[in-house]
Amino acid sequence: MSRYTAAEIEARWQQAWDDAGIFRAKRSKNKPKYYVLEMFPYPSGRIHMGHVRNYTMGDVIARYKLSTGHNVLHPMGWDAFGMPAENAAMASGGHPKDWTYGNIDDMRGQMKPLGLSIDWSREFATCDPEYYGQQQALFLDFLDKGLVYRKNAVVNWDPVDMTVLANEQVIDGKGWRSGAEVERRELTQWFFKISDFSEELLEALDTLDDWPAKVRLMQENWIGKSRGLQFSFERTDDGDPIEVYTTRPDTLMGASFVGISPDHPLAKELAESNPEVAVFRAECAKGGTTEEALEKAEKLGFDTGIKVRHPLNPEWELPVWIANFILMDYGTGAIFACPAHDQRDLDFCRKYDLPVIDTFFALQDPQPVGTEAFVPPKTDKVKWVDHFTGIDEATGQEAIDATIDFAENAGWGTGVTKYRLRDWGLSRQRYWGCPIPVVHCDACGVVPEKKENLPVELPYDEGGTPIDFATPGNPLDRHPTWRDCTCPACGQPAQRETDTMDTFVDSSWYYARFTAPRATTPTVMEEAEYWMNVDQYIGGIEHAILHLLYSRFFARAMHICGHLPKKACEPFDALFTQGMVTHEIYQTRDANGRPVYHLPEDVEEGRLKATGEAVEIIPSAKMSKSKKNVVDPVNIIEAYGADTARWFVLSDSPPERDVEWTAAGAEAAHKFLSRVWRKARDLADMRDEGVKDLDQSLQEIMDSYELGINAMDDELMRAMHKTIDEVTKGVESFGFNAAIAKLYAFFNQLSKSSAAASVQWRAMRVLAQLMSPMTPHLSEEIWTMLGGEGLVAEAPWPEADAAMLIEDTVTLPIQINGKRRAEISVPKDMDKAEVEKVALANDAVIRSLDGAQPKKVIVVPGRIVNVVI
RNA sequence: GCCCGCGUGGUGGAAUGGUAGACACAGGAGACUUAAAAUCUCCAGGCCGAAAGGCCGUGCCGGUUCGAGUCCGGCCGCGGGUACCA
Repeated sequence: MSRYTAAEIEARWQQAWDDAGIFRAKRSKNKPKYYVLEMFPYPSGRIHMGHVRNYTMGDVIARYKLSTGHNVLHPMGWDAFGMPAENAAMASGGHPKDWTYGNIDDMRGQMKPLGLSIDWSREFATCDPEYYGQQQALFLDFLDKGLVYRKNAVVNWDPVDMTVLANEQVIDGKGWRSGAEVERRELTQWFFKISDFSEELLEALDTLDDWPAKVRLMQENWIGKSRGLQFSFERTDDGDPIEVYTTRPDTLMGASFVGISPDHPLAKELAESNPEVAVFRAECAKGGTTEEALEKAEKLGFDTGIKVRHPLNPEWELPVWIANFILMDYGTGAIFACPAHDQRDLDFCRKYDLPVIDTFFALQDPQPVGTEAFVPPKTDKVKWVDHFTGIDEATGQEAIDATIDFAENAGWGTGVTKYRLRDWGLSRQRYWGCPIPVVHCDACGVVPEKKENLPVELPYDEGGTPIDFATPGNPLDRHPTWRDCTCPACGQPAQRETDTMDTFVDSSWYYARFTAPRATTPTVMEEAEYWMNVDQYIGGIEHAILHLLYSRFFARAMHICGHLPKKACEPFDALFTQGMVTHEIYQTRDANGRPVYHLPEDVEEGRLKATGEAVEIIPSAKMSKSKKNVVDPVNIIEAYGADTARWFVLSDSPPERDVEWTAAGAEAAHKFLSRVWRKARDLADMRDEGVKDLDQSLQEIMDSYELGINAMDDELMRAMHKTIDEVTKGVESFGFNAAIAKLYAFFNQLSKSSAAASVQWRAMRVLAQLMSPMTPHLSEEIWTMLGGEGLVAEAPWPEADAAMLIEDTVTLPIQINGKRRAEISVPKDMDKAEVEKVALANDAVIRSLDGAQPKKVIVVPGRIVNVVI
């Protein structure tokens, strides 16, 4: 054989792994277990570079752990429910189920050639009734434990299509299909009581040492614990209280009005008798439900005419306004505003000509307020001008705490801890999701379905005629027979719940299901006990909050219901968040000015290949199907092989950082692998051509190597051990790109080395091993060519010999006043004083000193010398 | 708006507070070849200089330090999340 033929090599070794069954995970007492998991994919139809990157990283870890003696679990499945399947059915006919399973087959077919060390026997899709039936069982258990309940919540409502819209389906405040202005509307929905766990989820973040600090911080801010003051303003007309919650009680003396949410009970009550209030509330209900839309919306206010008294001064009356920026979900849905020390309040007061009190705390002296509020940093000491709390200087937090104490002592307020975290609404008015297993009965109310009736399966058709997905709304709502059932409690005719579950529910426990994927209960304790927790979880940073927080909640809830051991309450021991693969977005506009997106492969030099129309280029963003800025890895694999694709996605970018995909570079990766293959072949040929005693001396050299016999051999062996050390550290710390750079350097040295054939032979075999987590097929091939026994995948990972890592002399840079001016070479363990002497004898130093004495000489052993003049 | 990141040559990027630019891509020069491809060797941050060497340089402004890409403060730009995209 004279050429590196990836396709042939890869097919052969994948077959060999399959035959040996080495990736099939079984419980074992002899080896430590290691569970590595990558966030499972949504079956959109094609794998993309982000998948290749994600699964290759996980595979490197899995293969490395296998060769370091671990019992590895590395499963794969499909996050298969969700909107795109319904959209596809809506756009081009067909059925979400057929579309989804077809996509899964396609994507599995695209993934398998990557040679991932996955235990495919554990594969499942969340849309399998065997999976979502167990999810329904979990729901019933949660219901039993009081972890699920119903309440009203707002949704995006499209008044033309008469349907609920996802946030993604609201574009610039309008429905994506109808173009109608979206409204907010209340519906009764199911909620998980995640808020019961706010404190626990917050505190436990401190135990997640192997999670990125940024993710822990984001979750901490998301949970948003705050200690504030709750108290009432008394109405001047009827004496009724308006209860407010504030995290800034220290600004109470700057209050200029009391604001209530448009959804506050008082606002609703006023709307009943006052049409103007009703109109204002309707105005506030326009637009989508996202926090971003609410926060960025123009601030609107309405004066109710009601007045309230300031708690510290009955003579001081404040107006009560309805304001659209006050959320009913947080606190009491009512606040007081302090324009001097809050920019949003100030803007609002200026807009509606409300009174603005001069600043009354300050870093220097109080200032009259113009257009900018004075907001001192929380940690800065602030002078306290109004003395009602008895303190006159404090940091922000001290002032807040003092005010709370003051109010509690005076008896007009209570310190209250609140969390920003809201309960998790799981109801979705859609077909392609896990049905919520409850029944609505006129006599009995909401009744849970009996466990023996699970799964409550989605109907495939309507008694022989296909379900109509083209009509807006949830097809389950209008299904002629599925909805009708009997009440599990009384046996009378009743109706099924037609809402399905949020797809985040599906992905909140799949990691546990992988430990017993075919069980007839959600989990099997013995298996969960053995395999949990996930030792290394890998996925996109975009999941830093929702998916990971929901999973942490779900694991706790499953533990409470006896489905997971206590230790699994934090299910992911270590988390690595990879960056995204990004690409430019190519856009044109249709006749209505709406954006139309184009695939990179359809664009050439800024123009559409088909029509020559110029495209607008939008800067790189996360590859997403809806923006069509995706690159198909299948082309790369077909052209160069899986090892090239794997090597390439790992080599060019640090894993945690976003990487912009460019076509150039895959070629280079392939060239390198070809060079490695050729070198291995040349070494193998040497044996075949009978280079004297190669096999025998190889055996000797494999057992041990003694330094000092031959300088060339020493050099290569030292480099080899250094590379083993660096690559091992690189793999363990997700420094894949740096590890690959070291492998390049080592191979470059090997290919130029004139060391003995047997020494080169040894170096090459170790190189193949070190590369094997990244390029498993090529490594197997080389391993076998060079007489390795068995599979390299199962061969023990090479160990660096510490004695070979020690250098006798080191090169120290000499800085003069922090700028590098010279180098000296000194024995490694020379003491500081000696080093200083040598440094001061250096020509460049003598020249710079010009006879003077240095002010200071800093010697950092093994690092640097700095002479301060 | 708010929370969290990121910003280094023509490009991807390397660098426990200690020689900025490892390793690679693209580029240039050369070897081999009838030729091309492939392969191999060498060069390469910018400016000045024949060279030795010098000056500048990690988004911008300032600070801490003997020493800052790295730590701190303030900006600018880009990205992720923002609870119904997954």
